[in-house]
Amino acid sequence: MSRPISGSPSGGSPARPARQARAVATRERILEAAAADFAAVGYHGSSLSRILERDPSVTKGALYFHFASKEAMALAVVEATSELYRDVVARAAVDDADLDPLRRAARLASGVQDLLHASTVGRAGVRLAGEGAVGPTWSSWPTRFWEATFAALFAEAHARGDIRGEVDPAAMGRFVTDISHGAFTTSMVTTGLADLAGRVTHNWDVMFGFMADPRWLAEWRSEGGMAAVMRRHLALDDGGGGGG
Amino acid sequence: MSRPISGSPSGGSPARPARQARAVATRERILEAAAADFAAVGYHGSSLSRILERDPSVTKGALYFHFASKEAMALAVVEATSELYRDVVARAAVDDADLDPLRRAARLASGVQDLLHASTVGRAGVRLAGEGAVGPTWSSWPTRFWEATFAALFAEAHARGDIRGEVDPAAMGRFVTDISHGAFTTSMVTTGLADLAGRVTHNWDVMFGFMADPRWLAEWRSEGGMAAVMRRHLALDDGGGGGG
Amino acid sequence: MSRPISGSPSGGSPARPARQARAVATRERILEAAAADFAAVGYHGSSLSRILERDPSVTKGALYFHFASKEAMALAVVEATSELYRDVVARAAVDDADLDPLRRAARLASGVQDLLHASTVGRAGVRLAGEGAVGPTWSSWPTRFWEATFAALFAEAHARGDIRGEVDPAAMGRFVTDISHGAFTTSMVTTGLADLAGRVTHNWDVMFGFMADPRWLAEWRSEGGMAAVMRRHLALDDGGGGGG
Amino acid sequence: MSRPISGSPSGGSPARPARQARAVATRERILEAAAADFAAVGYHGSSLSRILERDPSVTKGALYFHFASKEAMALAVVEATSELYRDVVARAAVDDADLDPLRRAARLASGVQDLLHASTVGRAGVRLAGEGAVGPTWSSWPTRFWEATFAALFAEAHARGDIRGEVDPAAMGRFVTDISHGAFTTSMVTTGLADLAGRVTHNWDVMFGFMADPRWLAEWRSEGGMAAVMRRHLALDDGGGGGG
DNA sequence: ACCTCCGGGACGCCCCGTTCCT
DNA sequence: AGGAACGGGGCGTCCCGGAGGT
Repeated sequence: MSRPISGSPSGGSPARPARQARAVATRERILEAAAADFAAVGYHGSSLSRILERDPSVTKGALYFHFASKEAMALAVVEATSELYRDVVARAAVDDADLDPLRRAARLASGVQDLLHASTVGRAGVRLAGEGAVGPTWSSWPTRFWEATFAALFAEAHARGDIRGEVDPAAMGRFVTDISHGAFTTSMVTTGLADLAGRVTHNWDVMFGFMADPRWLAEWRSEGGMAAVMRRHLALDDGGGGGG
Repeated sequence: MSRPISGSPSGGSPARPARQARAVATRERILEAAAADFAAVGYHGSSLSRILERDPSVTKGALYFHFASKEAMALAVVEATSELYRDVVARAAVDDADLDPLRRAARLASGVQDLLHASTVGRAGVRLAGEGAVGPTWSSWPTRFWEATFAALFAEAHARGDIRGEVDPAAMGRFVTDISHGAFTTSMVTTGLADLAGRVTHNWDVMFGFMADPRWLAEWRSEGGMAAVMRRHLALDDGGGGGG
Repeated sequence: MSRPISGSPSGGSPARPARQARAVATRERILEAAAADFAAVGYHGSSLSRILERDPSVTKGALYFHFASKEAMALAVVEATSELYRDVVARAAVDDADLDPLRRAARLASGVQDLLHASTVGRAGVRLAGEGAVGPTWSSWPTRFWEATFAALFAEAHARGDIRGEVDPAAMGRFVTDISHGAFTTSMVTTGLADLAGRVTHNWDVMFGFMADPRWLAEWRSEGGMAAVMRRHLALDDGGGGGG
Repeated sequence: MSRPISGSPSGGSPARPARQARAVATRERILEAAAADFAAVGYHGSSLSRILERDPSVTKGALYFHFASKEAMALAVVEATSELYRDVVARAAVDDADLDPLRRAARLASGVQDLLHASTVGRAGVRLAGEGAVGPTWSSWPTRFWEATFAALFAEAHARGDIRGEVDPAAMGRFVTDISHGAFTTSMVTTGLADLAGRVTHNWDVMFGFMADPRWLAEWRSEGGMAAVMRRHLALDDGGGGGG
């Protein structure tokens, strides 16, 4: 969303770098159609022919021009997703600059969930990585992302006294990683991601209920807790365990 | 569209019930070979030919005598896994009858991890369910298993006062489900399940650290915590992350 | 012709050795259809789909069962051709045992031409080898065949005095190789092999005219020369500069 | 080399007649790259993309500006080759004007072999014609070239008494055609054309040894025979050739 | 009943030769 | 002339039935 994905020169999935405006748009459409299939049935379950059927304006020739192979497409999807994550972090750094670290963590989690809700590419990227379909390095980036990002935030919060003294911030980074992966998997299998927002809300409320300093927690709960943070998106979800 | 498998009402995967001893063994070997492939590359990533290559004593004809289709094989793997889970629960009911519910929960989690470590079919079943490859009902059985089993245990513990008063046992059932799924996914993608035991140990230590009553917790920690419960398997795992 | 090809265990083109009678026949039909395409347009010019169209009773499944790949099919064709050549030699060893070596050479050349005329597989095998489409070893077998076989015959003739003293038998082996390859290529390109028999007849008449001892030559010519040797097939050929 | 090819209006390979100097150079580079691929793997074995990879300065747009299709390129290569042959003949008419016809024939054969050694286009043209890849007319030009050119030379030599009386010059024209084609095919398949010069030398020595008048032959041999004629190139032919 | 050999097509991904905007 | 896009096969492989044997 927002920013076009702009094939990163490093990952090098495109057979050639995209130059013309039309080409960029085409590439985007291909990626979108591919992501839809990857998100629905995973890497091995998808097929080029079904991807092409999803968007009749895309042809096999265009696909082959922009991507060297199916695997390159999957890689591009994952790379684009990691780019989207980076964007969420970057935007949060601006928007939430004046918030305390625990609130920033909550809003970041909310932002990522928002992204997954809004972006087919994002959902596909997470699924592909979870399947180990794009090589060890890229398959583990969500893990690295969550662990590093949230461990840093928790460390900051710990230093401020917003987290109980006995809690190890690094350990919580790993913990939050597993929770987030788990919520995605569980939600995908049981409700097709419809209750993802609900699960995320629930999980963070539980986690904060345990780890946060009582004073911080009281304030946070008076503001509405995680549900308030995710409120803007929750409306969009029909299924799910709501309320929390 | 790769439509999911509509579970046959009987649940029976074999075209016919196995009668002769040799036939049973053959069926078992086929299931084992199939599970190995499913565990390694998932349902769509696997192929009958590769499965047959894994065990040269199995031929395509034998496979199709015992299983109506590839889907039926996957279903059989998941069913077998759920059967294995049920066995773990049944065995725990006997072995751990005199333990308090929280300790029983810990030992159950350890037993399941043990099963995943030892059984190819178990790993394959969990992966297949996590892919949604066997229809909604069977794909969600791990979720149902974790939520129901552990919520019941937590409720019991709550009633005894082993869990802090403000904790909702049912909510924790859902929480533990997400954690467990997440640990599996994370571990599979990053280390090929090598550090699964470590992650599980770590997660339960953290969870109990938060939710358990302080008195119970002190005792539990003096006994060695989750690591002690899983000790027998931990030796086999190298990558483990959970120091504490 | 006549004898079925009996996949040589060494070349190993079939995915599995043929067992049942029906399978042998199928394999033969595939090979025949493939040979027809190879002979017509060469290895790279041919296509599996066109091969399958040539014989509607053959399907891709059958093809894939008998041959691991297109290349394996080409190899099998070449191997079968070399087998056919060997048969010609073997049959000649019996039929022409009482002839002098030069006459045996002539009849051998005639027999090979006959084979090419009668056998699609033979024509395909020679063309494939001439394209270098089956790896260096098999591509050079016609060369090795002609050089070795005829050099030996010429050496024998030389020892008997049927060949002029100044002629080097080994050199003539190489010479006859080039002539034979050349006649095939020229004839294929200009007349689709229709005048092959004529060219072969002509070339051998010229060669014998030069290299043979005058006394032997006179006798040979009185018998009708090369045309008499090839007479049975010549009727089928339109072009050709045959002397008589 | 030498003269640019100047598309004959009849053959009609260029989409437009080449006008500008740069355009001519581009066309030449394309032809060279195409010839390299044709020579290495034949018409059907080659591919436009590989051709473009051979010379990165050439783009698909340029290729299709100069040639209407792949087939047109092949045709242009064969036409250029025939042009090169014509040049060899024309140059020989000047350089060898004072030689007797048999020596002119030998030098012509040597010149053609030289051309094949030096020119990728030449090798490609002969291979393409030998595959029958450019239509019956152009595919048979090498045959027509050899038969007509050398039959004329031999007739002249026969009239002068340089060839034995009983030899039919027209027949020898056909004979030399087959030999030359055969040497090319044999050499290409067995050594990637590395031993072509050697085979040609050998064949002509044998042929002259048979057909030439003894007196002429003695003189010729005292001059060094065919080897002397080809001496300048033979040195180059040890490892050379370099198929692909 | 249990299992093997053989065969059947549909479809997988890739890449090919070409043409259409710039 | 160059970058982009177009579809039609290319070969290989998939999942699966029938024919047949033990």
